[in-house]
Amino acid sequence: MARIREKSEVYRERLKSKGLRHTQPRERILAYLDRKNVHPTPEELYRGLRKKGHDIGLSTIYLNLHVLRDVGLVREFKDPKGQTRFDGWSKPHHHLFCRVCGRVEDLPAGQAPDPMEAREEVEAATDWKLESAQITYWGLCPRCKGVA
Amino acid sequence: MARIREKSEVYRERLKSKGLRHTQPRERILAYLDRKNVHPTPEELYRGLRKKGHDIGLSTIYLNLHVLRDVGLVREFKDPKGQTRFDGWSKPHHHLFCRVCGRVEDLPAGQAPDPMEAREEVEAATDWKLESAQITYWGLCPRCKGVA
DNA sequence: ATCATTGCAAACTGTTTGCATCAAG
DNA sequence: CTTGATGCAAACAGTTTGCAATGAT
Repeated sequence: MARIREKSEVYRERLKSKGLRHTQPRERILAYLDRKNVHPTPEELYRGLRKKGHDIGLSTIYLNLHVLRDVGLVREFKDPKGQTRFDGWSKPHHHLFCRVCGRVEDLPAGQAPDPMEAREEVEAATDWKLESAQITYWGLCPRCKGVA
Repeated sequence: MARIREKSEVYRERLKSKGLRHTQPRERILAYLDRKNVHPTPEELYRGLRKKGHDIGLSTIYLNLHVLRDVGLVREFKDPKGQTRFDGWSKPHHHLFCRVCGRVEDLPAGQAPDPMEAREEVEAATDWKLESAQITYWGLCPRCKGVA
């Protein structure tokens, strides 16, 4: 009981910190995305939540993915096959893209150079203010590597 | 004359190396994208080429952007506003995304840590074969930085 | 009580496809 | 010559919007 209550509180806080209300759809979207190697298309997210018995509308999914993207709680990207996908894993991480099968995999940030190390130099060179960074690696996944 | 001839040859080679025919639309798309800080949506690319007097169809643009993406000559991504954009700058570079106005800017690869430095470690840890990498920085562009 | 959010269905826009024509090798 | 590429128009799919009902503070 307490655990469930706490979990809701985590999402309530994340949302409040961005000036957003805590609602069931938002919590469920965040909870769904808040795992490693989960990068659904809006449709997949819709079906995934429905399968769990959550009665949520597809337009609500779209609407909230965009709201959450705009405040930086989730990230939108195109996979190697051109599909729109969303990523909400809250730990800093990078992406591996398989150019053959289109698979997307997460890589914990600790296992690659930190692009923010160069923050000051880049800021000086570009006159931007940098807030975060992510690496995209392209290559072959374990399966496609063997076939090719 | 010679210069124009040579330029065509460059694109012919790039295309041939991927097993693709050299055609006018493909050369024009590559030439258009082959500059720094150019990341058009398909529609922008269409209007840009038309403005130059090139009589190219929108469906040809879409078709070839995907063909070129599949062989790795151009890259597709979602900008911070959710628009699909293409990038064909042939020199290795990274991206700066302004989370306020959505601007996208290129950063030459030399000005940031090289993610491929960790290639062997990442390959060992993940069992992938890595071919290339790119950093995405999020932050505020010079203009939006001042306003906020 | 107030105002943001939801969810359906309808509308829309960007993208894809079929097919006859055309161009590259 | 042979085969793949182009470009129009029509079809499609993913995404967005209007609006009445609902739920959060």
